[in-house]
Amino acid sequence: MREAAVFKALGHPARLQMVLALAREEQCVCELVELTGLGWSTVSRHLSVLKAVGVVADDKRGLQVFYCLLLPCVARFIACLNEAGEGQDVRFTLQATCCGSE
Amino acid sequence: MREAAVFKALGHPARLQMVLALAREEQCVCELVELTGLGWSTVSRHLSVLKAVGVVADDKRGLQVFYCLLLPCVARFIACLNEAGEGQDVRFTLQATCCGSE
DNA sequence: TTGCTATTTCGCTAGATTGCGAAACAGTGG
DNA sequence: CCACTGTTTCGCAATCTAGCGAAATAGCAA
Repeated sequence: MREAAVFKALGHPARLQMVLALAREEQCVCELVELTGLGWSTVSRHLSVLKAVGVVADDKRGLQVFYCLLLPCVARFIACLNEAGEGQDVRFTLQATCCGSE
Repeated sequence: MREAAVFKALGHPARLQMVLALAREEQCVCELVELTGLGWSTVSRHLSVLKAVGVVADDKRGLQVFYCLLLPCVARFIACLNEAGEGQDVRFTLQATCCGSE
């Protein structure tokens, strides 16, 4: 189930932080190391996880490697997610039958 | 980071499968047990994970407990994700600077 | 070639997650 | 009250994950 793998890849604070930075603009590994405060090897592994599921792509230029986001809908989904989080008591009704009042 | 926790919760095949079923209509635990083929205790734990991050809500009616989806954007995000998956070579350009040609 | 910088891969340990079955709990009916 | 059904919580073993530092790799420059 590829979809679950994508969610799983995004389901780590450091990886999500990197993805959000990439949603603004591409970043080289060194910038992501600084952003997250993690070690090089750790950041590199996180990036390989994101790359394996097709969330990011890499682009080597000279000594540096730049990563960019392949999945622009991530930012949109997070926005939706936060809206849902604010209206705590809101009950979305996808179907008329979805959980009655509480 | 709440967003990462939501992704993490969705990042398990069985949980995502349940969420997709809930996107169609509410389900009682017994239906989800049958759907996933997992044990009752396991399904119950998965549901509590989803509930803890606000992805689903539960509704007790008599002996049964029905779960429903609180996050309708999940289905939309997955659709976007699959579109991205089909066009393998597509490079989305959020910013003009995002990874040049390869 | 040698050396230097940027990045990845490897090997490890600590901690989290998943699955199960047993037991506990809750609501209904006799 | 007791029994019964649906669900959750608990405790355990197996597996997976995250972090690190050391070592390997890649590209550039002298």
